[in-house]
Amino acid sequence: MSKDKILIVDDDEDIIDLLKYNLEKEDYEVFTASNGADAIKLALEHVPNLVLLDVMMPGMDGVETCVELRTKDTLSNMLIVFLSARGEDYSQIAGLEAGGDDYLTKPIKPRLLVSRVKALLRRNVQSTEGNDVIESSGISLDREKYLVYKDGEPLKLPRKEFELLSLLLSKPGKVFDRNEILDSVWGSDVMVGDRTIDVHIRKLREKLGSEYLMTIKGVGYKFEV
Amino acid sequence: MSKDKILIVDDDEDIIDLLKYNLEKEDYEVFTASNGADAIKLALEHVPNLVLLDVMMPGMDGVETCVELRTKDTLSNMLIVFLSARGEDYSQIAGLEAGGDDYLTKPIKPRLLVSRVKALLRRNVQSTEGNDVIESSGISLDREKYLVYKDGEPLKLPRKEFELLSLLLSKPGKVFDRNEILDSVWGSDVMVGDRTIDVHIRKLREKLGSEYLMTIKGVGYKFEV
DNA sequence: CGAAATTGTTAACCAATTTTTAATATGCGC
DNA sequence: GCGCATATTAAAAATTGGTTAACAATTTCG
Repeated sequence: MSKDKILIVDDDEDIIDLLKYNLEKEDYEVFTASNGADAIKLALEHVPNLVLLDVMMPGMDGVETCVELRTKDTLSNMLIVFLSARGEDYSQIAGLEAGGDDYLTKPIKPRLLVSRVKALLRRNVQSTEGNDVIESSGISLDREKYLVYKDGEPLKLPRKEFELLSLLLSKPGKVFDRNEILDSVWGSDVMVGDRTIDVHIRKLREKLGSEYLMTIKGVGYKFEV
Repeated sequence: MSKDKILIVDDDEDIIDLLKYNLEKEDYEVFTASNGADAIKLALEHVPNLVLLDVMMPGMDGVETCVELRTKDTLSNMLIVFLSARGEDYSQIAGLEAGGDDYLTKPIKPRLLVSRVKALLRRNVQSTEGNDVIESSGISLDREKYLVYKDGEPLKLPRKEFELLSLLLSKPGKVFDRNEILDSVWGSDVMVGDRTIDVHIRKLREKLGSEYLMTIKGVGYKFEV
């Protein structure tokens, strides 16, 4: 799965910087706009998964922008979170009525922000993709419990192995090339050697048996259906 | 709401089987014991909603067992139903005095049994509703009384330890990552070091035993089911 | 109010596990 | 058989959590 994209819309440069810093630290891809019109342009261009939208802005305000965004078909499952100064309680109602999914008050508390964003995106993934356990060919994987089951027997896997299997299992049969794997499991900025992937694959084969993970020479790996 | 739990206590294997069969068919979770001592152990471990208790048993009889069960704090709103052979009428009086909630005579008529059990549990819903105690694997936690019970023994935990255990126990088996834990136990604005969590986990393990709280390296902690 | 006890946090060090590397071997397609 | 990509190892490196003790903060109680 690639990075989730987040669009920040606020007329205050400092707020943008604060939000951007904290979200990028969590490995989100961040776009920013300082007014509603730009926000809509950017949203249509990049189709973010979530928009942080300041209620109070000069020109088109947050609520108007939200209404406008909600009319766009391509953006139908984009989440919108309103930001407002504490005390503007009318905003909450207006915002949620206009199609907002959540609501945060300033001053922004970074950790709260991040956990809310994560929770929303997680929930959204679930609602679009079903639930949290994937199964194929007798192997099932439960992200919540962080457990893999082989024929019902639970197996504990270290993090990288778990993430790698999780990726391959997310689309059984699909070949993931080495770049996709690196991006998804290691992140696009981390540089690790190519052999690292092989070693992890080997460990997974050791634990699951050799019949599940297939090598496609010169391309990548796949989970055999 | 999860299944109601029922504990059957009888020294006659056949009776146990009959009761178990009929109650499981009605989708209750059934535990069984063949003597009073085991019954008490199991009751403390699983906190059943209702106990079917044979009056006549070798060793500790039903009345004694009932009296004993009634001394346990965690079991305060557990229902106790006595079973006895017809004709032992003195049992009825003794049983109800000892704290029984109802009375059934053998031979057991399955249909009657089930309807009485249902009626009792339905009536009891009100009393269990407002009372939030969570239970898993022999550990139960009462938010109202701010007490944790291990095999029925009450344990007083300091606030942070209590909150932490409460979180993990709120979804047994689920892995909570360090951010989730910080957000929930410490609040999103408080900044505390990472080792703080470990230390609290350690203290909990000291008090509960090491088999309950599992570390998922690089991810977080979970309450082992 | 102030002393004592309890609870919470930090920091330093240690132990265990996980992750990565690097060197070498193997096997496949040509 | 050659060249290339992957497999296999073992061992080094990095990360992560465990442990402990000291200290800070808070609560309790005289």
